[in-house]
Amino acid sequence: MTVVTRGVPQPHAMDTRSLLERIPLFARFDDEARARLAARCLTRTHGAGHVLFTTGEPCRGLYIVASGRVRIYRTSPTGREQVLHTEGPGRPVAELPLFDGGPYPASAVTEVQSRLVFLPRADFEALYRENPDVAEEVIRELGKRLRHLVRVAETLAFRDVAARLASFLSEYAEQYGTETAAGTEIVLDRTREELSQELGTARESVSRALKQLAQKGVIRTLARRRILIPDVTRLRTLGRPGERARYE
Amino acid sequence: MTVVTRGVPQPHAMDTRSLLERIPLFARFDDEARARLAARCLTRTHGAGHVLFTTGEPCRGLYIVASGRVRIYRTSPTGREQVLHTEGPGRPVAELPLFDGGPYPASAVTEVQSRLVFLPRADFEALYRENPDVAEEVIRELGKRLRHLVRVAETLAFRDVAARLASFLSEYAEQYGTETAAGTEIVLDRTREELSQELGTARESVSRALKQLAQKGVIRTLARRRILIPDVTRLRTLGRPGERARYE
DNA sequence: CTCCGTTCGAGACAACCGTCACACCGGAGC
DNA sequence: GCTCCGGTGTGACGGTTGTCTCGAACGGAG
Repeated sequence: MTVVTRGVPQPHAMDTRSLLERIPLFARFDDEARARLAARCLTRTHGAGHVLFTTGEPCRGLYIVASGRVRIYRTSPTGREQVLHTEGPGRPVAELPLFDGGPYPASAVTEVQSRLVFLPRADFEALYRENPDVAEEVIRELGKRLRHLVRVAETLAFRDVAARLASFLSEYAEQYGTETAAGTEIVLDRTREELSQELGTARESVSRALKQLAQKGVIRTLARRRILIPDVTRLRTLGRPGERARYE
Repeated sequence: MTVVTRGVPQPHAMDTRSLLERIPLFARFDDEARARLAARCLTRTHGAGHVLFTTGEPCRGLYIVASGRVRIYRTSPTGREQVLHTEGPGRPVAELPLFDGGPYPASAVTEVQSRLVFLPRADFEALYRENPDVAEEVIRELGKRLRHLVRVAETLAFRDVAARLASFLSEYAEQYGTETAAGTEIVLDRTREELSQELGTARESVSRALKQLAQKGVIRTLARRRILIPDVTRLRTLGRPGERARYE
């Protein structure tokens, strides 16, 4: 989790413009508006582990993930992390504090080498005032976040580690899995440590939970990070709220 | 938690109008707009324990708490509840699903006898389209929710019950406490059961945590629901993220 | 005042999980 | 081949907490 590459400005504004087209937040704009917007943006590439901002900092502006992945999380003084959500290409990060003027409610870090479009706060405010449609898009984004966080809270409150893992894996399989004759196969691009932060638990507990799911036959580890899920529906059932996946 | 009074329509539209004035969501409207709005609203009074909506239901409209208190929560199949937030007079409930068209992400119930203003979905949409200021106010509300939920998630992930309780009590004391010579005194209007749902734990654990805080001397129970906090700052410290309030 | 449902405290128990410690594996680099 | 070293599995241990059970205390209704 160390900084591999320092952020360096990139001159290619053209890329930014075509990128903005594919972002829901700015999809309704015409070409001219997007061109003006693109001129305001700064594109930077950061290596894995670059901290964009931390909890409590005043908000500097809006980030949009062009490529790579950004993890938004909270840290406890003892060093444990709880991942709130991760955002991939085309997704905005930290749009909330832009509106209410408050500090960042969480921290953000690049999980892999990532290209990020940065829009300074002042420019975003101007954009937002002269273009009311943005508001609706922002509400939609905030809504998604809210729904997601409701589920995170419920997960932490009700479900044991195995159930959380089952839930995570089944969602992952539905989104990124590839169908084979024997079932759905997924390639986990996370270490146990990263998984544990996402699930709000410890590294070792993830190992144990994986083992238990394997003993039950709902998953099978093919290689170091390749997992076969014979029946995704069955796995999803184990992850249902309130279910205890362990010990039958 | 049983229904005491069925909801009955109330004819007094005058009340509604003056109520709307004090709601941030509609504060920017002029009197005429508010009058039109008030005409669309339905005011109902429900007894304690009346379920307004449950998780997954399609959204019917916006609720605003006129008096009383509404609890928003998720339920596990085993019957446990996790309170996400509670809303009092002047606060809107369930504005989120109005925008993205999705179902209610949680359930809501009146904690005490409450008067609720209900604005049907179609009317709210019309209002929202012709009045962009509403959007900004909604974003502000969603922002508050989001920040709150981030803290709920962190709390559940990192802190033990005693720390969560300490955090809750110190916040409660700062908001509703009355200063005395011996410290801050609070009157808890919740049962242990309700507290446990708010803190994401069991009734018995709340009792244990209260006892431990009392043994440490940071709180002192005066009567059934009256608690004296000699030093609120010290209590707050115990509730800080990552702190383990138990066993020093 | 008595009755009775609600609320509360307390003890016992097992499950779950975080932590520590240690061994192992596999790839990168020499 | 070799050594590192990050990632991983496993066992042990203790603390926290959910659950069960019981009895006591409270408070409103009659």
